[in-house]
Amino acid sequence: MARQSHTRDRLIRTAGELFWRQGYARTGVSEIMRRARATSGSFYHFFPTKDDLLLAVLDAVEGRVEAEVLGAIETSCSDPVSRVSALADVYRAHTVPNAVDFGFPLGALVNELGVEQAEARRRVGEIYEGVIQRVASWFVGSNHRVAELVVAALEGAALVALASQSAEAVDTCSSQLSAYVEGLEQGGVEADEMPPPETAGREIRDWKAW
Amino acid sequence: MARQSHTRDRLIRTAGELFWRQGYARTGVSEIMRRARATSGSFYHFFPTKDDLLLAVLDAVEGRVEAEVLGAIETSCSDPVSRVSALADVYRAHTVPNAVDFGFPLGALVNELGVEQAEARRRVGEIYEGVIQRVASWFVGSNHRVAELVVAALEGAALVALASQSAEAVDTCSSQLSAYVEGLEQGGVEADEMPPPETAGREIRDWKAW
DNA sequence: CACGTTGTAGATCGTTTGTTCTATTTCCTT
DNA sequence: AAGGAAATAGAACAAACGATCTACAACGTG
Repeated sequence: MARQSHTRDRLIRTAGELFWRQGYARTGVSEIMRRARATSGSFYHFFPTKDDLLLAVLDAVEGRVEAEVLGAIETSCSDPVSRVSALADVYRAHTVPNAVDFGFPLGALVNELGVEQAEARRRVGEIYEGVIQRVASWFVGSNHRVAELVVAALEGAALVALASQSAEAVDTCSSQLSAYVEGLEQGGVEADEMPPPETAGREIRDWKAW
Repeated sequence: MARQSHTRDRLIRTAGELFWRQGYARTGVSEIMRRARATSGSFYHFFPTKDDLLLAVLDAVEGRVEAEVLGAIETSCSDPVSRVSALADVYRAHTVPNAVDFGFPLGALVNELGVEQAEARRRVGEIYEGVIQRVASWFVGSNHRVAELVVAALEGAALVALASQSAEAVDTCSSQLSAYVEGLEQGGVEADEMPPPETAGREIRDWKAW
């Protein structure tokens, strides 16, 4: 039986919080070690590189989001409208001071990852897809497209809120998304399955690679 | 009369592209100088620090977005629905390979800025507000709240698209936002001015500062 | 108790970072 | 043509970066 310590978990938790607060690149390994009260010996015993720690963090985030966030919403609310509202509350909670937990928004992390961290970017995409699928299951017919709008709007609203130093954008999107969902649930007409323009659906490759 | 060179503009343009492609932190000053064919002597002649270059980039972005993006949309389209669709096309254009221009999305840049770059974050907030105001002017009654939803959804969709390596999220949001706007323009009911929960409107301070 | 695995400590490494410095060139003004 | 400010070149810097290394402590198992 392998001996186990809490250091690995501490490193993941600490790194996650720091990555979410100040980004991946600007979070140094030394800062992670100092805050987690670990030394480089421990760090590189558990994680070959900093990138591998990021992958471990994303794994933890996926489980946390699925279980603690979405699961909690589904048990406390039953109708789609209030669930969307509750999801928005989670995003808002991450725009107020001293929000220590991490998990949302995910998108902010994606943009600073380069081609070397393609694996991490792919993992974030998987988490996104899982969240969207789960949100879609709240709606009639498991409407995937509406779920995409909800998640995208909240992710974007969180960024706007961060930039403008006010949670107003999250609130605005929350109420409008709720209204939109309510309309659809009551048999409203949804947007046509519009055939998107020429570039749509094309694979994005060599992005950020010169 | 001051002597003028193109180096400063080259540095701003090059830095902007790199910041948008790979983020602020992971873009080194040396890379900017090399790509812009400038030396550190020129660089620090024009910009005291890297952060000052970022501010200059944001100024350029603001002008570019206002004039070349929003202006072009307004001259080529007249009705709100197709303008929203055109704005979505701009976002999609930034999710396909070899997108050399910069300007959108803005939000990705915000998250990796720390307390030291509070000025830059504030500038991004101003740009956001300008864009939202401009988009709002497309709608009946200059509906600011709908504009916030549109911009937030597209910003978020761009991030989802980047993570999932597919522009599908942008397309989905584009069609649904168009439908939403169309419904409102034709006298549809909008979401109530919902009084947001306890945390709403609170100032976000000391964000990311321990 | 002794062995072997697992985890921890901390000095150290080579790069890269953003920045500074001095010297030199370029170009406008007088 | 002379003077002077503006711009450029490039070596050099301290600090921080991610990562490596050796030594040692802690534990489960025989």
